[in-house]
Amino acid sequence: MAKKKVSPAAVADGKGFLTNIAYDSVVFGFSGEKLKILLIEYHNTGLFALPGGFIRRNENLDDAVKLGLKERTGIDHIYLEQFYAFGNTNRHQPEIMETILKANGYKPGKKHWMLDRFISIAYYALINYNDITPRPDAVTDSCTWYDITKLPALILDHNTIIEKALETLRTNLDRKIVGINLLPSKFTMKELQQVYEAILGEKLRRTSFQRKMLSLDILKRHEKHYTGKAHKAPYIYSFHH
Amino acid sequence: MAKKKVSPAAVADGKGFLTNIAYDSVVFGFSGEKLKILLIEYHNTGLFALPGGFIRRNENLDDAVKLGLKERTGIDHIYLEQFYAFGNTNRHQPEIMETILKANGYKPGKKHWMLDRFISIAYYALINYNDITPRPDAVTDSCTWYDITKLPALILDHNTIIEKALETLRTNLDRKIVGINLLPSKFTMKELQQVYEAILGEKLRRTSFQRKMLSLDILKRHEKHYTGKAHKAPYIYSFHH
DNA sequence: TATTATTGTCTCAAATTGAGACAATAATTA
DNA sequence: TAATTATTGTCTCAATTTGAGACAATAATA
Repeated sequence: MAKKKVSPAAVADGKGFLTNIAYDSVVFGFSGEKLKILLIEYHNTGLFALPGGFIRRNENLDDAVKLGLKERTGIDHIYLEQFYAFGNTNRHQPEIMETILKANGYKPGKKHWMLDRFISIAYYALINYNDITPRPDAVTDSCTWYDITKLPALILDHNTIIEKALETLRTNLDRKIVGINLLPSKFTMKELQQVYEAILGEKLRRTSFQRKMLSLDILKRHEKHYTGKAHKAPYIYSFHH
Repeated sequence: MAKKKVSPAAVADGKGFLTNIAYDSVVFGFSGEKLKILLIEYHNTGLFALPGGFIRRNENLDDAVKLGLKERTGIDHIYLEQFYAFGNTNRHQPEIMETILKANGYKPGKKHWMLDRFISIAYYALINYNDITPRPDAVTDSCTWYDITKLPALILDHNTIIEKALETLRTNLDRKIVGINLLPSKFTMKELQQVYEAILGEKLRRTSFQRKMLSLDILKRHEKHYTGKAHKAPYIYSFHH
């Protein structure tokens, strides 16, 4: 649980949603050579969290997450991977949810549905940083990018969720094509390498990286790109097809 | 959802459990050079399913799965990995659950909690085939091993769940140590290779496999094992530590 | 004692990766 | 106009890993 894209009426009774189950999403973006993720901050609380929500009774789990992210980022076809379900009892801290609800003008009774225990199914998304303008909503002060190495303390187990997302992203790096979703459609080899370095958290050897990427046969080479800098201009690439 | 380790009283109201959420487990064992999994069959229905259950309101998700498997296999410290949560709406087929309940003497009303929609969090387990004697229970005709290449049709999306479990197990094969859980504590190199071949579904090169395994420095070599066969006797190995 | 079916190790080739050399080249500077 | 600078693209050579097979060692059997 976390930020809920839920109408005021739905907050009251929660009738349209599955109970005890929520989702959270770790949205990765790449900018200024750094990997970043989207965090929300609740009104008048100083509490930070991952964007998340609930699942409607007649809605596929995947669709709930897609829809939630579309509302928040404006992007329609987001690259999503489910990576883990978090279900420890110690993630049930009704005080926190109560604080958030009260700070937003609700007066939740002891049995308010949002104060119940939730198991959260976590997804990560990869998006092109420049494609979106994050949108806060009624309950949220802000929805902004944070450098992955400079995260604030988050509510519940959300820092752990991010850890696990990164770990999964790293192991997926050589089995799924990752750059295509984090970069604009055209990019230089250097930019692609920076994406890999930001995800792995370590420097890679330039020549080996270039040789490896070219050997995979997934890149299409385009005209040169004149940066205006006083040195040889790099080629521009896009992903094949 | 699937087989539920649930007392008759609990079946009636389901009060002690989280709603809309269940788990299923894919229990892998290795015997006769083949990879097998545990399936249950419901009384008087001819319906096959994965063993599963529900999560108590004050119980960690992981603990619920461990406990359920302990009841069914008798093993205390089972190797478990969570691999995916299945949440499509088309896995909600109350007719099937109704059939199972009726065949077991229950008369579920339209709003019986087990007829509701469930999102299932799936785990796979690796166990030593010879350590256990699968136990059927009140609702179950049988709980037995099936060769992974000869599975019957299962209820709901359980065949898909097994597919995904196998896929995950394959990608984990070179990042986690798998043989240790599927074999007895002492084994030959040939047996270890057969485990890998059964999981990958393909033959491996004997000499390369042996060289690779020895180079990992995870095996301890013991005395020779005289099989009684008319050829050189193999060494016996165990996992280090 | 020869035969048989494996097992353990070694060798050589092929493929992949690490590490660096070096020429090519846009813009800036002299 | 020519030298300078900071990259970029490619090549080479060594080290490592993997593929493929040769071959000697060896328990039981004939």
